Amino acid sequence: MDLGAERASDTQAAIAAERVSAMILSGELRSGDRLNIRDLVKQTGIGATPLREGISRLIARGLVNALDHRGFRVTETSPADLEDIMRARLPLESEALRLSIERGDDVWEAHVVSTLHRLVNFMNWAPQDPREAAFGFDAVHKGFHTALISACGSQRMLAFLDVLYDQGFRYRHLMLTHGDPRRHLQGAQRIEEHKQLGELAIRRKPKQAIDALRHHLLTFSDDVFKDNAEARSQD
Amino acid sequence: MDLGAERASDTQAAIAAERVSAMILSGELRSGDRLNIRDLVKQTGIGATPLREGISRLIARGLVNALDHRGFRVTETSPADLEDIMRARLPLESEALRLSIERGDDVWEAHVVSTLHRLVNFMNWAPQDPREAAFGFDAVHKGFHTALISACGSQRMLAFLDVLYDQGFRYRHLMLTHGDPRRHLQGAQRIEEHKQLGELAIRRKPKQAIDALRHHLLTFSDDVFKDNAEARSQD
DNA sequence: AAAGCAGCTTTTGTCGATAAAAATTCTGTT
DNA sequence: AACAGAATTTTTATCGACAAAAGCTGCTTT
Repeated sequence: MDLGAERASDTQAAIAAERVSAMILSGELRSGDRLNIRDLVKQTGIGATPLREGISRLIARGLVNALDHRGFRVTETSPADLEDIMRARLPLESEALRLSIERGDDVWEAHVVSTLHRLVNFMNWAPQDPREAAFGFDAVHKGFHTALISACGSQRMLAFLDVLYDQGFRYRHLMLTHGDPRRHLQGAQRIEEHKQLGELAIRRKPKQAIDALRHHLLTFSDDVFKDNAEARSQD
Repeated sequence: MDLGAERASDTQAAIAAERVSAMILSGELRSGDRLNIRDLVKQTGIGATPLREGISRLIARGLVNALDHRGFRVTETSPADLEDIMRARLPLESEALRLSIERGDDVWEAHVVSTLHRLVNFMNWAPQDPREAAFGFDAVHKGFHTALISACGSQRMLAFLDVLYDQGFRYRHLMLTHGDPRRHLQGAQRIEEHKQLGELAIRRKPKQAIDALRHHLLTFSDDVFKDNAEARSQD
């Protein structure tokens, strides 16, 4: 989704889609909120027509719902929904990883190594500002997971996983803005998980890599909602 | 996607999305065609603003591309693309089927049986008019596959598979409008495949059912492009 | 006090006109 | 004849005004 990459050539509608998307992912617009067009026009300076068009593009990404004659609203989050994201990611990302391991060349390997390095670095040196931490982490974390599956050869799998990743970002952000972000990121086993995953991929151990991925995905939900009773109630 | 189900309460934009979607799926708008707004306004009687909004909603469904300042065009089809659809469907639909078999109750079983019955019936008694055959087949075929996975419990898997199914429909339609549709539908092994798939699901044989599904998905691409050199060139 | 209804306000959704960009045609030069 | 560049046409994208629907408010009735 390339957050914040607005070129001058982009149309207003495309800019609107990115802006509203960013507002939702970052939590500025909260779960269930109505998208008041007039307010958004004021806030963004974009006209109502391109705004509506941009928002319409987010519907199929699962960030927004449209109710006839009742406008748009931000798709609601819930623990069950987060589980659903991970359940859907699992078979898709497993297969993409398998294909990637099978087909990836040495350029792919180098890509995995370098993105893993950046991720580990970030987790060790994360900034204390939650907002900065969330967006920074998102960039390097998504970079690593995308690198892992980048050699799978299926445009659609990559596209779907991109959607699922962005949907998950709403929850990651929720987690990182509650309490000290470094507490979440520096949990030793979380860093270790990523290292293992990357190494198993490069050593072409598909089954073990997929197992590591499964564990990684299925424990994330706990991480978000575990000791965060507040987070749950603020949905 | 509920083709042709336009309620009076729907907004113009929603109607536009369905109309344009139907035009693409049916082949009325062909692969790579530009979507000329003015022409569409004339054809459909819908205003330009809601038309654009409706078309925007199809972007993430993979039916349409938007190029900045160069309008919309119909996503291109190709043999490689059809393979990609099936490759993405495979892991998702396999997992959904597995979950469904695990969790489905007797209502689910009855649903599978009844949709299978309708599908087999249709294949044996298919109309000779290609257009009628394509849309009719789509309805019962999608009904059966959706029934199979309906108990999986994951909204997202169902939504993604719905998208993939619709994307595939463009190719099924291509196939059925070349030559006698009944030739394609009455191939004995094609009917048998569906029967087996349904039966294995109901008898709760997840592994065998998934194998049958894999075979079903992977041979479809051949069916479309096999002896249809014309079809290929008309993309 | 609760329910129902009329009138008002707010908000959404749509239209027609216009600005902006791209595509096309035309023209003059080498 | 081929090409570059200007002028024209076409098409896309956007704005501002308006119609239509939904949501509110407060009054009346029981």
